[in-house]
Amino acid sequence: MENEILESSFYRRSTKVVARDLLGKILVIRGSGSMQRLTIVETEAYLGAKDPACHTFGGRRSKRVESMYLPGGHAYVYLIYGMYYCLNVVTRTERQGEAVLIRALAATTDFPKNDPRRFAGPGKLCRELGISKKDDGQNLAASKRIWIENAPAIPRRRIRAVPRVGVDYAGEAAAWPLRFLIDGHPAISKKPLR
DNA sequence: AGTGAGATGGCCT
DNA sequence: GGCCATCTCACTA
Repeated sequence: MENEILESSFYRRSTKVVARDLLGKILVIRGSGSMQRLTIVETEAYLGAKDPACHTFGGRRSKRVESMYLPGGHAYVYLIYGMYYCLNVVTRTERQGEAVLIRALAATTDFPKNDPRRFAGPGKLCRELGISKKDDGQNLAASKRIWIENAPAIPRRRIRAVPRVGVDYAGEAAAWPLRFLIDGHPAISKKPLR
């Protein structure tokens, strides 16, 4: 249950379900002499070949997206805007090229001193945790540096599904409700409308 | 509170 | 050459 590392089978399910189920789970990352444990509070699903907002839309394959074609449970880390990294978790099988973007985290030890917005945003959280290209392609079910642990499921009524951020170029897919967040959580990256 | 621009570099066309 | 699954700071009001 608690402290149990999520295994590959968790990730090899429907991408939407994985994106929702990752809420409340614990991302663990080990640096040199330190270990951080953070609750996932916001995610986005990217649905592969049929999703115009996805890097693998239309079955595209390139050096950058190659790790999206690893089996579910691997990390996909890419550089955006020349200065930020984004962390994704690959889902389903090596055939689909689907993944879940980790958009926001919350420190588990919630000192009042801690800034709840420190990990609010996909680029920010990678910067704070030192996640970079070196983590691209890592197996989260086997890595000694980065993995995700189980935690009690967040009740459905506390979860909101809204359109994804920054994908206006994707036509009608820009409106698909594939961004999942714990409603009202202070660490959410940017307030959804309404 | 809300808007706009600049930073900065790998990668795709 | 131009585009980003972003963030921060400056500016308006």
